[in-house]
Amino acid sequence: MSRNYHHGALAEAMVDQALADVRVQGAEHVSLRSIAQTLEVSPSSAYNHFADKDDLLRAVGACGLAALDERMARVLAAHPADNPDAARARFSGLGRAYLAFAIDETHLFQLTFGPICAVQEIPPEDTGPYNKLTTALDDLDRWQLLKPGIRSDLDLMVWASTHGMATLLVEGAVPPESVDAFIDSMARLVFIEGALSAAEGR
Amino acid sequence: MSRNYHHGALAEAMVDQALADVRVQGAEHVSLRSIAQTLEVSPSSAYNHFADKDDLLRAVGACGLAALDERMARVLAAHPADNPDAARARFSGLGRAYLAFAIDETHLFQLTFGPICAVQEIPPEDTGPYNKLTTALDDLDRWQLLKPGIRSDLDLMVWASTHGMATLLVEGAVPPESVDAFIDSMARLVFIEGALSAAEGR
DNA sequence: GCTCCTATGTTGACATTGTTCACATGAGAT
DNA sequence: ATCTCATGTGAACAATGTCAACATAGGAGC
Repeated sequence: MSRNYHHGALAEAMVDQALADVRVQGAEHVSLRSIAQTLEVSPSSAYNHFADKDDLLRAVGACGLAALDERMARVLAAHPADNPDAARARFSGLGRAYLAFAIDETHLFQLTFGPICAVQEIPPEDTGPYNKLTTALDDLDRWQLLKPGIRSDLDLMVWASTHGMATLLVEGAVPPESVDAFIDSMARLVFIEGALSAAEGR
Repeated sequence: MSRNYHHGALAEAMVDQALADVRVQGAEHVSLRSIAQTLEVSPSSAYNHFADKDDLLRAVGACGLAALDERMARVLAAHPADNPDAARARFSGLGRAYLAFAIDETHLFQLTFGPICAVQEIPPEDTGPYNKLTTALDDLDRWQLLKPGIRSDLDLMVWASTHGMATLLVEGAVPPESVDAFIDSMARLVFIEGALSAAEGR
């Protein structure tokens, strides 16, 4: 009652608060009512902006995807792909960024790629994480750093690997220390012999 | 009241019913009360056998893991690893079994590897899916079918890949048709050149 | 500047859920 | 036959998602 939200900012405020709550408790334990209470707003006001609790959570999941994409974009920006070393650094850096996101933002990661936020199939004109991976692989291919004959469907393979490793990290099935082993193993699989640097990534 | 469960079978009955419910509605939408109601039992009776709703769900998740393991065991039993072709078939077959489980039992897969059932780190004497993968890789190595130098940490890599692909399938991020592309890509990465068979697996 | 409409927030209510506590009861050991 | 403990019951509580009827503020149109 102190502040009233008759200025259209409630939707954003709820997403922000939900995002904060998801970060600390995980999506399973956030409650519409407590969000409303924190914002000093009636529980039912949410239904003017979101069809559903899940609808709100989907908005939070979209924030998660955006955060991941931003991390990956930063990696690309840091390494202009104008030489082989940078191309390798891009590739490994993208992987590390993905895994770091999973480790740092476990709950957000789980929501973003969980059952609530159905990830739609990647559209051709996508500019998100998947597209960034594809361009990194194209760069590697252009510099002839990939083992011969493996380029086709490599996007799917690398995406699945990295996403799977992230999931295993998040579930605690694998300790964070094994990230290096994973990245090394990946490098051994895809890079031509002799092109392995001692410390992949950064 | 018709049948009373004073014979100790309630725990199993609840797990069975919960398993059935998870299969159709997904773990997020199963309710202790409705399970009790189906079994014609009081809601609170569950607490004589399970600490918690999550405790019951963890039992269901264990069933899921067992079902997955059984599928993989069937693959190993079907291909005695006494020749190179069989060793390759084992490897690809295990991958296909994992992915088939994810596709057939989406909800159970999500529960088994979801936040509720924290997957503990793999113990050294494990005999489950991870161990089966390791032995399949050892077989490939013994027959010298792997590209040189990639064996170390390959378990982690292959596990992550397959698990990640399964997750992508379950989330709908990738259509079931791409399983073949995934398996082929995997084969291109790990098998020595010339050892690729036209139809990996079966 | 007045009026009306629509977007937005409130009140109160309902059904459902997980969980607990005090109590009943039945089967097996003594 | 009695005692005891494991197991199931009944009633209750707090919390949650959701909805329908209602209030109101602030801008659009005159």
